[in-house]
Amino acid sequence: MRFQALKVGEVAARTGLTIRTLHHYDEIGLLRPSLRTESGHRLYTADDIARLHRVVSLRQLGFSLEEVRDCLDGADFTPMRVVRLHIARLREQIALQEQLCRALEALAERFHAAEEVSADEFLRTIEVMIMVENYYTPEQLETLKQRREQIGEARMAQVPHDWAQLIAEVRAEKEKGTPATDPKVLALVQRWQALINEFTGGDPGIAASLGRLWKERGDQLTAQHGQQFDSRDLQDYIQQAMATLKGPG
Amino acid sequence: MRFQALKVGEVAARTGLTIRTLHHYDEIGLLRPSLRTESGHRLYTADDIARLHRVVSLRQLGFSLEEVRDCLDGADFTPMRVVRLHIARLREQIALQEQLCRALEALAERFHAAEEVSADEFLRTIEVMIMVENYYTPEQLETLKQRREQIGEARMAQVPHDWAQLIAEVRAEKEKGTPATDPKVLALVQRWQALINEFTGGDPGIAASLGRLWKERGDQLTAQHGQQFDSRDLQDYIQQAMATLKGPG
DNA sequence: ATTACCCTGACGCTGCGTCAGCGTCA
DNA sequence: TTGACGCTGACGCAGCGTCAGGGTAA
Repeated sequence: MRFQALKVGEVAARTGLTIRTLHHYDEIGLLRPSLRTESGHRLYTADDIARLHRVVSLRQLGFSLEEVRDCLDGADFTPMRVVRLHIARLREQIALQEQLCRALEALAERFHAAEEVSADEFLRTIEVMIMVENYYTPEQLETLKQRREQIGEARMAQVPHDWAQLIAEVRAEKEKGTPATDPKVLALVQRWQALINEFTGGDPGIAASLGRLWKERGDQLTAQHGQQFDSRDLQDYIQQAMATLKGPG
Repeated sequence: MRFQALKVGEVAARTGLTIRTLHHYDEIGLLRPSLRTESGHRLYTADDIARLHRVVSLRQLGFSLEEVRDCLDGADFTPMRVVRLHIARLREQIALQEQLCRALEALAERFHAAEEVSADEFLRTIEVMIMVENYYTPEQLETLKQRREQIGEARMAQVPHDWAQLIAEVRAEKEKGTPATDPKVLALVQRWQALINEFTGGDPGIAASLGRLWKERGDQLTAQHGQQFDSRDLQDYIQQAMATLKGPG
């Protein structure tokens, strides 16, 4: 230390914290300046500054103010250990942010090339963003990973069923005589397109071949799902709805 | 997009956001899923996910939820631009965090070598921590820098005055007959030590030579500040207080 | 006397967390 | 029928921001 006690405004100016924040830390007993002038002005000594350093570090490690207070009151969390923890955390953060950077650059590339970006790409990128701001522990990360994998498998198992369900619903609307331009039908058709996209990974080329496949082998598909319908009529119905979506929408 | 609409729990599981958060974004009109099932369950389409992506990005850029909504409703802030801004911000963040990392490593070194760490070092490190979490714009950074420089200069100009003030106060206490062990005196002496530290940069060697200097030339110093006192008596008084601080404290 | 700080309440706000009570879907 | 999931209120809470009203220091 090389220095005299600082007043609250000086601490604020030199740290970037606000005066209100320092007052708050005093109020809740997290950082009480060890000196006061006779008139009651707070004076922060070098020791107070050192404590403040640990406070700010621990906050960035994700602790609540109450937890920070407990940490500093207990014998654990020596200044040294706090610094080491903070360094470790920063390294992880940096690695995550670099990963996020790469993901975003890939996105920017695809925007630039005017390609479509799949919702799954967006979802994965969002996930990294949220990881950046939440800081998960390694165990939490493991849990998240497992959950994702389970979701993936469950989704795959459910796909044929979704198709059957969707076809049935569209067929029902058509037979009720609902016009293809009705919002209900449009919503169904959006799900239709989404299912196709899920299969094709958003690649229009794959989607096109899939379309031909469907035309040629529509009845086979129908039979597979235990449904019976005139594939040509239903197809017209759906394409009419799709045109409505693309047109005036 | 490659995919069918997701329910709120699925979006939550795949992004790391909570269901409550998605509900909240819906409530305030920030992200309303464009579909619902008949029974009212939210269905997030690929477009909704793309919007969510922008929402999360803009939040990390420091916007409030209300500001994010305005951004997305206005024609500015295209998906592309949001991604670019986010990338730029991440680069700055990473650079800052690397800087902070180096500062913390320097601190860890000094702890390891059992050296003393000056309050100014702590202050500078805290400042970077706060910069990391607040994200200042370049202009704000410039303002901060200027403010710091002004503080430095102002402080230097004020030092002689502080000495005079402090000496006067100690002398007053001594003449009032206040014992050297009184808290008031101890506080004054802490300020005394702090002032010495500020001059010596916390180096005990320099402090020692300064101490000898003070003994030999106490009267000169006194004359300079227009004060008159018995330097030997006052010195004894102060050293008694310092002993009290180090001893039973 | 002015100006720039400092103090102590006290209320307000954002961004959700956390029940509670109740439908729903496989 | 029984979980697992979804819905809508409604209240709660952390961490300050932001006055208001008044002392203080150079």
